[in-house]
Amino acid sequence: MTIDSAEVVAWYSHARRDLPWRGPDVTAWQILVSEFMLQQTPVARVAPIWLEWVARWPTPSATAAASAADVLRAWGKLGYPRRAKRLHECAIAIAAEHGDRVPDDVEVLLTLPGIGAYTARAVACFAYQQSVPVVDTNVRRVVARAVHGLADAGNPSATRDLADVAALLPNDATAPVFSAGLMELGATVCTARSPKCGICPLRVCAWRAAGYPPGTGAPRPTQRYAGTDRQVRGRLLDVLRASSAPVVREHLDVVWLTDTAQRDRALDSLLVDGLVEQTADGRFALAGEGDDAAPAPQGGAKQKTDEGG
DNA sequence: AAGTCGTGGGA
DNA sequence: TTCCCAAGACT
Repeated sequence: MTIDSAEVVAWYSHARRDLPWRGPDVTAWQILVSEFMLQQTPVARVAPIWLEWVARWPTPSATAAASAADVLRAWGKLGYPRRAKRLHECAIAIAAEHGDRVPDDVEVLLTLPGIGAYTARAVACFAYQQSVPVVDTNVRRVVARAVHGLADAGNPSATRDLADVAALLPNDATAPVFSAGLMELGATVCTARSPKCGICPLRVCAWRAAGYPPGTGAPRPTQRYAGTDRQVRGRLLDVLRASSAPVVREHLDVVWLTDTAQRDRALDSLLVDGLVEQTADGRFALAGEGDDAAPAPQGGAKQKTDEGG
């Protein structure tokens, strides 16, 4: 079974949410910023941060000129701070190696930090109107149901998922809108829990035709958070974000008293990830704290900015 | 290639 | 309260 792209396009034209990164004057870089932020993070939490972010750092070079510490602070508690670091690294690479312009080629985009199979195609499609399959968790679910008649998408398979969606793409200029619509359908109607089949625009759905069979009952093991290294890392970063000056070890130790080995492991992993740095006197700070600008890409002398202070 | 990486809102 | 999970990427 297939999906009628015209139905999706028509539905999207009136049902699309008015998200800030869908505005007419949003640049490719700003769309890319939204994609970084939306990786594993709900729209409602991204929107306010994105608005502040693009007003402060509207271009790759502006972002690249910021310190990693300032980027991590602006990211705040959006989740997965490694994404913020990769966004910063991505900005530096685009500013230095791509003329401060977001590449429009999927293969080139894939070489940039933090950009994977989904984000590369999302940028090519949403920022440059290319007819490329865009496969995220929403699209995989819609295809699993409407095309394959299954309650849930199976394990991700890059080549198979891309082929599935490529086969659905209309062979005309509506392809990018169709891709946006397919994602939107999964995000707002064909949702993981309690899908709103009553208002679904699709006239034909294999899952409905089959009588809405339930999932196979072998869900992936749910990821805990409480008590994990991630929680400890989050607390350590909380302390570092709040302080512009480096903090002593004892100031970090108090955030996790129950398991000192775990606390040490978490702090070490933050150092390994390059999110935290240790000063010469042994204190700890957000990476790049105090930098006026990012390091020069070719290892040259650091370029000081010329702002008064 | 299964595990890891944050966080908070809704069911 | 607990559990699920939200526009993934990387190793």
